[in-house]
Amino acid sequence: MNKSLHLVPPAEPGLSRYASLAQALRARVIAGEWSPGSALPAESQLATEHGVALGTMRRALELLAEQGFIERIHGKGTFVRQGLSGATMLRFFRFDSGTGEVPVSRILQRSRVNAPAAVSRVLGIGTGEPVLRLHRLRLMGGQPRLFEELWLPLDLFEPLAEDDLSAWDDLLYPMFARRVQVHVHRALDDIGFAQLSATQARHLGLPAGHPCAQVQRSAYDLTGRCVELRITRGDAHAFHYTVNIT
Amino acid sequence: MNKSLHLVPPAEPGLSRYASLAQALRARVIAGEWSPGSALPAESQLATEHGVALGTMRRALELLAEQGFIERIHGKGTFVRQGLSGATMLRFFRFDSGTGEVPVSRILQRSRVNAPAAVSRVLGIGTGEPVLRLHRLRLMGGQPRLFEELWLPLDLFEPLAEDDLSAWDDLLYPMFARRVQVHVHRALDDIGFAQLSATQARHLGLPAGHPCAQVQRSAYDLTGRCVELRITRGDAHAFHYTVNIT
DNA sequence: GAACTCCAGTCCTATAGAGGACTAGAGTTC
DNA sequence: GAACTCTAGTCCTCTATAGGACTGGAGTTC
Repeated sequence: MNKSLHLVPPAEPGLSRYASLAQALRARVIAGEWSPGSALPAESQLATEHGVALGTMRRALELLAEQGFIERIHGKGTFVRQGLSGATMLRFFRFDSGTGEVPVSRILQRSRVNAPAAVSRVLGIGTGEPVLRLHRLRLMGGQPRLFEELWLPLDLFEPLAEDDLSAWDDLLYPMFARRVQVHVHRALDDIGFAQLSATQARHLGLPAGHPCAQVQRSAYDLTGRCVELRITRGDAHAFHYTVNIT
Repeated sequence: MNKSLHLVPPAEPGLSRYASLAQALRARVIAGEWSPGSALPAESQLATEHGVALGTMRRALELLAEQGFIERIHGKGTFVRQGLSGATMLRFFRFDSGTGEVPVSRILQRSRVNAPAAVSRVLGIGTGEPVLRLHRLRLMGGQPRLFEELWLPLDLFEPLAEDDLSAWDDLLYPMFARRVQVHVHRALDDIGFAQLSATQARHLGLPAGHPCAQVQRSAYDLTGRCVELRITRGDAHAFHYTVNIT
């Protein structure tokens, strides 16, 4: 790519130079110029490349780091952030046996279906578009603890629709990155309260109608596209979360 | 106070100059040199006062702003942050009638008691120390929605132990600041699910044993002292919260 | 081979200075 | 009196430069 393309900050109206610089860099990251986990050029080089002072470039990079796009490591370099690890659901639950270990996963069901209206709305695809639907059980200390329902847009996840299920990992996000190059960059978790249906209850070894905490997650990639809808349910009594108010 | 006291940054071992500057300023804020809501001296003055370059002082102030100690307003000045507003409990509940308005409060009970062990542990006082205990109902659109149990250390809240209850505001934190100079600076909310006791249920117009969301809040002032323990309960079906994962 | 030293590359800290942007109040004009 | 202009005070942006701190690998020593 021609370096002169980046030379002059656009000087957007009402936008400071470092802010538009950050926008430009974000665009280069999203365009895939540097892949997740790899290093950006050195600050000083980026600065001359874009024709600004070092301090201004540092300010722009600071902004991107705050927003979670990049990660800066003293002495090593600046890196495009890797996706989420996937072990993030446990923050909401505490089980007796749960001493920090990653839960074992068991896929109960996998099928191609046409997205119901509610699902397609969240995923940002047309109603009836094909999606991959999964039912998944997560066990800790041998006990079934969480019941999950996943919806994945098929255009991204096609290779995972027919493969050998025993090859699937316990953590999905690293596997998504490896197998279909989908990097989950951020997620929104909607917490609510509900009661277990008969089937859900059976899988969790609880009575039907038992109170459950319900986490509806929508996960997004770097470009802002929603790449996963997941509904997780677990015993309400095991739910626990701490919020810091400032 | 003698300005020369602030002249040289201590150059703590393994601490950058702006970081120890921030510590020094934090100490001055906590010591009450500038009261909540009032303005600090100008950046440039603070810089010369502490004998550092303007940029370094700005970096230190940035740090304090991130931590929520101060607030900077372009063109106006730098201010010691006011306490929390107190309307923070609604973030966890959505009621049909709840269109953003502040809930009306009704104090059901007020008494001086000796702190039970669990309470004194959270408040950081000796077991059996006197505390003020309140039961409080919060109503929206005329309907009782939340039942609250508050524990306040009596040494700070003595003036509120005997006054006219009808003079109490719907929002407590601004009243605490005005009446007893207690500024709630941050809080930790612990969320869980439980079931309503008979009395709680009666006040909320729900059947005993009804599932409820339970928020245990510990609130802290600028110095880090815990100044309030509050347990709020409301219908679990009205509970709702969104977490941003990054 | 293990430990040490050195070194190039990276991000981080600190300084100094000039000008811009925003706020609020005082003064002026009509 | 309402609208406008001016001005002092504040925080914010951008530049330029020098040196420090940290990482990781190459070379050296024993």
